[in-house]
Amino acid sequence: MSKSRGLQEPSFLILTSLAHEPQHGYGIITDVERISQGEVRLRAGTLYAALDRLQSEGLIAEDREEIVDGRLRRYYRLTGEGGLRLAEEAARLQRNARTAVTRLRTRQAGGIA
Amino acid sequence: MSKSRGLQEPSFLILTSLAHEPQHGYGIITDVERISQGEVRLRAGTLYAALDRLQSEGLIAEDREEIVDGRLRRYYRLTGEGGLRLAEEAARLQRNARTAVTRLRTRQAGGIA
DNA sequence: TTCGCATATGCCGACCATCGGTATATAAAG
DNA sequence: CTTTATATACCGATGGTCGGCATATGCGAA
Repeated sequence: MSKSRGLQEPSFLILTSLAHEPQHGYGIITDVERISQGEVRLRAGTLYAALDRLQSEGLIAEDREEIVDGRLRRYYRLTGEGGLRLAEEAARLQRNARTAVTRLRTRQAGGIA
Repeated sequence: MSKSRGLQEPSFLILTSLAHEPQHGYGIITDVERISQGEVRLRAGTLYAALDRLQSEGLIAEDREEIVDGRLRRYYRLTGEGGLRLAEEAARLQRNARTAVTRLRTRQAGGIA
């Protein structure tokens, strides 16, 4: 287990991608690009390093392996701990976003606006 | 000007802290701790480095300086560009959080959690 | 038939924001 | 007299991400 500090956006989106159902590495890359509306394109280096790290932290686990067209597909799934963690992080993001929006609305001019 | 990559949580909260009205460095530290409900304690190194960076990116600007009890207070304010950027980031966080929550709700068992 | 693209996993060096500690200084509290 | 709070600032270490590369298969285009 680990000490759980804040998740970066790529890691958050990887967990999100696994929240509905298990996926394999390359599937996560395309899924993350889709759910972020093309804004986040995971690099292979980022993905597989993150997968190893998240697994060693107990947030995800290997689900199964398949071979399709001679290519290996290694599926990962969210663990119970990973689900809790993702829910916590989502709540944090929502709170941060809400605070920012509220403060932007009640803005007071500083010096020169 | 800048290249606008994703903002980390500390930087996001610094901008949020300045969104309502100008603040000085130490005030930002206490404010961020408050709005994050004690979860994020900015280190001095993080804060002043971030302040320099955000200023060089045009997201914040020096507002004024005051001397209180023989101690300097340097106030910063959010620029117009900084406000736009913060609003964009807040929208992204909200979207990411919503996606995660939705997926967690429609969860399909992978193997054993 | 060879080139490029999509699929698929994985390694490795570089970058840089954050972390953690330290330095400096004043004033109030213990 | 030392700790805590206020206040700014530098610096080395950490670590997640970036960007590129390697490897391999199958498919469609030039």
